[in-house]
Amino acid sequence: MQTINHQEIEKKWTEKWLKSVIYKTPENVDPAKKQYILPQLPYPSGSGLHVGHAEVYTACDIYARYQRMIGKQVLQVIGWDAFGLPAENFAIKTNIHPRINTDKAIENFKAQITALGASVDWDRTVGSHNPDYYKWTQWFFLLMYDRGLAYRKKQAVNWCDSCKTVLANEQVVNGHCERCDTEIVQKDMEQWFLKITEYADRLSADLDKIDWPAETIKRQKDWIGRSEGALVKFEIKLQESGIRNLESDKTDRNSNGVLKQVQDRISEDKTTSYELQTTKFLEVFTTAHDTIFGATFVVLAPEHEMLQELQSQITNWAEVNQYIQATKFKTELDRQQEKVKTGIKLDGVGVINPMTNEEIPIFVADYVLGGYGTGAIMAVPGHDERDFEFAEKYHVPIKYLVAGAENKFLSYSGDIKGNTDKYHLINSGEFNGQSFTEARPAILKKLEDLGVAKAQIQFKLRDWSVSRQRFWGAPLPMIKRMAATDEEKTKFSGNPEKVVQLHAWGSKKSEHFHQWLKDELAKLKIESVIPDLPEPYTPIFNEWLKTAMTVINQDLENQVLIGRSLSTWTALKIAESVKLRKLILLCPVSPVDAYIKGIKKIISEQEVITSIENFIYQNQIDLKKVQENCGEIVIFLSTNDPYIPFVETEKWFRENLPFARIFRVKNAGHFNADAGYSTFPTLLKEVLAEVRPDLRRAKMDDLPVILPDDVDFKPTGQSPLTYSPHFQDGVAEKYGNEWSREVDTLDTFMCSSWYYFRYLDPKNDQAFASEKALKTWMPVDFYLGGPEHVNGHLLYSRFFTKVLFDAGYIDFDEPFTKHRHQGMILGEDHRKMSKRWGNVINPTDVVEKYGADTIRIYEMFMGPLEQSKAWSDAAVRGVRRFLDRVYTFSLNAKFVNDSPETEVELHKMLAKVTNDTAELHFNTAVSEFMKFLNYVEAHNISEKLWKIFILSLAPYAPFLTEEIWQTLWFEKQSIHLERWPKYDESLLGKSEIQIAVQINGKVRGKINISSDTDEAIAMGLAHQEANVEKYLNNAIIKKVVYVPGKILNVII
RNA sequence: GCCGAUGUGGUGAAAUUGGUAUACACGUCAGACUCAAAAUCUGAUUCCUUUUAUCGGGAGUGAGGGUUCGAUUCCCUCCAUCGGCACCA
Repeated sequence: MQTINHQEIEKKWTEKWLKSVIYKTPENVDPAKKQYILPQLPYPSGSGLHVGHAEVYTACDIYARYQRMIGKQVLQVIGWDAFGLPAENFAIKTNIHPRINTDKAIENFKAQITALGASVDWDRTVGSHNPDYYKWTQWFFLLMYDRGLAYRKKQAVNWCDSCKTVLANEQVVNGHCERCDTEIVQKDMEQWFLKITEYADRLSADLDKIDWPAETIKRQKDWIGRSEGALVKFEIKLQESGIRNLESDKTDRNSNGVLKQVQDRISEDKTTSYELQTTKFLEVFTTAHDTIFGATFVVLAPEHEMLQELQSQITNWAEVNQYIQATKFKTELDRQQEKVKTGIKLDGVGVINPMTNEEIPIFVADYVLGGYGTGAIMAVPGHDERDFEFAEKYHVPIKYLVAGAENKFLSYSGDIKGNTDKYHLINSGEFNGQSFTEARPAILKKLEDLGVAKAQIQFKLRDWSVSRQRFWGAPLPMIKRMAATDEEKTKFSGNPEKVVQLHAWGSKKSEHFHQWLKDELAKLKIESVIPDLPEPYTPIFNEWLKTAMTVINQDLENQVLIGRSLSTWTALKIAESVKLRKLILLCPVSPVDAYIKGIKKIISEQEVITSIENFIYQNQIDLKKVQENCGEIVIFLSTNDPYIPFVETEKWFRENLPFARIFRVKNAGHFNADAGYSTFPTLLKEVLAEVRPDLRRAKMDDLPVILPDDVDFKPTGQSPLTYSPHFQDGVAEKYGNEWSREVDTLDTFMCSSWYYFRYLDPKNDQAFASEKALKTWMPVDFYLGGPEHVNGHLLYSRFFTKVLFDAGYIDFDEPFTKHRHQGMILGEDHRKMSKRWGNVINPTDVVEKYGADTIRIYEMFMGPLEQSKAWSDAAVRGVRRFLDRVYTFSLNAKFVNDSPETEVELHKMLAKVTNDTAELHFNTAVSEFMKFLNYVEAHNISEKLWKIFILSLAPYAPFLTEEIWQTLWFEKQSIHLERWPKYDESLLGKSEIQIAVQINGKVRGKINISSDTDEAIAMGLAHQEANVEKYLNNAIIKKVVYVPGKILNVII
């Protein structure tokens, strides 16, 4: 047998392929033919490529090569997730800049991947640590910020004391740091968060429309944790006389660990308390509101702010406070691991169960989590195991509500499988005797009618903390006022006191969102005015201004001013002289002639800019002053506004009001009712949102904010950028003396959340990717990556994509149409590969010893792509033997003429390989190649058919097949530019097949038959089989089951 | 604890909608070649059983049960392994 000189041919062909650029991404792509194949972005670790990487790149590469051969236009790129803690920690240890080792590791990875024969377009590679990449990571952060999705808040966060940084929930594994295994502690710190929770519903629901592994979809759904239930208010009963001073309620918005949405809700409640003067409510979230008759106590999380509010009423405060303080010192892990529930009853206070009207006690206990729901529960010990355990320990009465049930813990909301109507309610007042299906909606309705409940959907998902106190990441592109006091930071944390809305040209104050918004604000007891601007069809700027000024309260800073369309300019002029909490400009139409002649549909871009500038000049509006006066400026633009050339307008505002948040809304027209009401709630949210006057976005032309090199990156708990001597250079000139750059860096997951967009257009310095490139290539057709990223990277990428969709940049809202995970490759000892076990296989060693084709085919042959499987060196040699036999046969073959049988065999093989490759069943495709070679060695073959075999092997063994193709057979063009051979369907059924003859279901013989033979002939053949006849002889045939081409079963 | 996935030879594994269980490969054994070994080639290889050898017979896809002419595949109960979540009300 001839042995392949793999080292020689691999070197030769790698160079030739590179020179002839055969793997370059095609230009002029037909959308119907595009195929975007994406291997997961690797972290370029110093220890080099792992066999698991090799599996991913090989699988993607075989698939990509196959797609090219069937005529698809393929995009396949590999880039580098280069920022991150391991590189930084290594840098700290060695005192070498992380860039040096990272770039070295990247070179190494690239060489190793190239050696595997991966047909990657390296011209498009990206590294997330390069400024031309992280410029756009920063841009994405600002996109989030512009849309109100990035916020800074003091919260209890996960702190790793060894890495000296904050971690996302996804990076905490069993209470330990994912990277260094240090136990995580909770620490109150001000951090940047992204509001991924705002997308929780869509992130959960849209999982149903993508082709992902079922268990992955399930895991992501569980992580998002959607549950349907109700918010129920319990009236608080104070036993001491006299009501507390409610003024103290105002300072509650920054309390620890309680979600913003909860706080919003509680502040709603406050309005109720103001109104009734004597009533306070405790709100709980429950999914089993129908068990409320059994609620015999309520429980607050130790973080719950109501505890502080009730302090003066709680007669055993000292004891309660001690408990609260004690839980503060417990780690999340301690709290999880404690199996025995603890808690304290609050003396002196209680709540009223709204259904039974009985007074029930309040407890504080750490089995209730501050971060979920409202941080408070109604406890139903009869139907909840946790509540039961607690009630037994603290001797609270237990009430059962279900008759006929064996399991006392069932809640009749959802736990009962099958026929729920065999149980009925007891102890449930007017609902006694009802079935669960009847009672659940009826009880909710009753509670709603009483005004104490509303249906509510809750999520487990928390907002994503993205700031890191580390060096090796993209700087966070924000600036902050250095001397900001707590007072400045929090002065706009509550609701605004007044909202002024200015209507548009030719419109009335009752139109569009104006009245709706006013009604919504009234519910929150926020004053809102909409002045009638004079002569709306022939407006005069100064007249509008004069009228508007009459409703502005110039002494009230906590005020929101909204200018819509033409009144944008009125609002701007007002903001020049009046201090405002927030200025909102909705669809700012150009002021060209409009104050007299009315608004035209889109005018030329030049006209717009000229008209705006003339207007600003004529009316002497000082935009700098406007920025200084406003806590925040938000400009809403719609991507299809008929009156506004949206791109130019956006650009002008970016330049002239650089601190403004520009909020792009997809297809909202001119923000009128015609375009749908979907923007109305967004506007309301924006009116109510907290404003941080001490924080501003970086200007666009300041991007990228360069990560400085002059930094001592040793961890101190302070962000290392604090100590850079030059990081703040030029900031005063750009932003003013009192401002400085944010010194935190961004979580590396932000870098990897959008890289697949950058591959499309990696050198674009005007956008993260051009519209054309996005339209051509996205979404990703096939994404292969590890299952460890399900609740991190994969969730974040979907989030980013949905935000881009909402902002009108793209017209799809799921990035990865088809996604699969590769299984883990274990060592020969069936253990996870690890230095500790000494069972690590280095793919490059295998390439050197046996060749790239061998490791490619071996890793595919090991088993199904998604399964974990153990390495076997002996089996690697088996694959190598197969390739040597292919080579030897090609070299020495004395080909014969075509024979029909061989042709049938070939097409059977080709059909199987074609389908298996398309379906990613690479392991069975390889076994089909081997089977076919066995056949060929026994029967010989014609040259024509053998060529077809070699072609079909090309995606799997690119080097060997190229060598045979060009060197042995003198073909002029690379085999990798050839077309995939088509199998002939008509040949597949032609051959004679063997089917089993069964007697009473047991195989007694086999007959050769074609698939269209009828039953009588088949029976005749069966009788000729001696062993079959032995049974049929003298027997009475009761039944014959004959499935042509499959089986003949005779029942006697 | 809850949820999910997976259990097939000595090993990795295969088996379209239920239709010859163990393809393909590794390993092992025997033989060929060789002074010898490696490499290579040929053959055997689920277990039990019958037989001088065939031809046969029985059991068999984690265990037990069910549906069916027929079950690795569908249903029920249980066990084991792996993975995820972990007081989410």
